[in-house]
Amino acid sequence: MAQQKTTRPTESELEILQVLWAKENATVREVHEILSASKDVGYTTTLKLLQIMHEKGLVSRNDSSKTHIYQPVVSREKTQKHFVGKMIDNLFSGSSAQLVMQALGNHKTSPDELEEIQKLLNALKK
Amino acid sequence: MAQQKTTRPTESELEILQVLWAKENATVREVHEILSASKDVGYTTTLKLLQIMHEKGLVSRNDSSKTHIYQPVVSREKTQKHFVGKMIDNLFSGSSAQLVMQALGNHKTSPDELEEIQKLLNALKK
DNA sequence: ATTCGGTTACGAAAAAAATCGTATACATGG
DNA sequence: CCATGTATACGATTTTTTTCGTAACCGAAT
Repeated sequence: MAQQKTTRPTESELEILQVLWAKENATVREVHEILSASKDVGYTTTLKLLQIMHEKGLVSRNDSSKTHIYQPVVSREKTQKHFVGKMIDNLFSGSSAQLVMQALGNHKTSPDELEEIQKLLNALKK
Repeated sequence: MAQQKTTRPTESELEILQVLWAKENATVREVHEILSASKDVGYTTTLKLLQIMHEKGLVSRNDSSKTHIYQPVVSREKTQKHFVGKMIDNLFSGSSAQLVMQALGNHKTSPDELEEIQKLLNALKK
C-alpha cells in the first residue's frame, strides 16, 4: 500500500501556502516579501520553511535555475476540508451545522454570498 | 483597561476543554478516563495539562478537597468564534461564506439542521 | 580577476507543546 | 500504626515548530 502519510501543514506553513495558492507559484523572495509585510520574520526563516515543506512534500520546486520556484502540492480544497473536519470534531461535537451557524452568525456575508448558500441549501434539501 | 490576555488553548488543551464543556466540571481522573479511551496518554500528562491550563486561566479549580475539581473558564462559544475566525482568515481568504459552503458540502447534515440554517439565512437576508 | 548582491544549504539554537517519572501527601481499611 | 490506593506537585525530558546565523555559491558589473 505504502499510503503516503499526508503531512499536515503547521501554522506557519499555512501562511506560506496561502501565498502560493494565490500566486500559483513563487520564489522565496516573493513569498517572503508578502509575509514580511504583515509579520516580522527573517528571509532565511522563510527559506528554511519552504525547504522543510519541500521535504515533506507540501510543495514542489523547480530548481533548474539558481532561483528556485516553489509550487503548492497540496490543494487548497483538500487542506480546507481537513481543517474544517478537524474543527468540527474538536469544537462543534461533530455537527457541521453548528459550525455553519457560528460562521454565518458572526461574520459579515454579502447578499450574493447568502444567495449562493441558499442555492446549495436548496440542493441539499432534496 | 487591563484587558485580560486571552490565552488560546493548544490542540491538547482543546481536547480537555471539550470534556469540561460537556460535563460542566470534572476531576483529573474523569477527564483522563475519557481522553484515554480514544488516545494513548498517561494520567500525569493529563494532570499536568490541567495544571498548566489552570495557570493560564483557561480553567478554574476547586481544591477544597483532596481531589481537585476543574471547570472551564473560557466559554465554548468564545473559543469557537476565535478558531472559526482564524480559520476564515487562514484558509478562506476572509470569506465566511466559503467556509460555510465547504462545511455544508462535505459533511452530513440532517434535515432538521438544514431547516435551522434556513431560518438563520432568512433572518440574515432581511 | 575581484567584488558585490542575491541565492541556497545547513546546522543549531530557541521557543512552544506534550509527555512522563518520581516524590510526596493523605485518607482509609486492616 | 501501617500498608495501600489514589491524589497532586514538580522537574526533566522529548518532540515539534520556529527562527536565524554563517558559509558557500554564482552571475554580473567593475
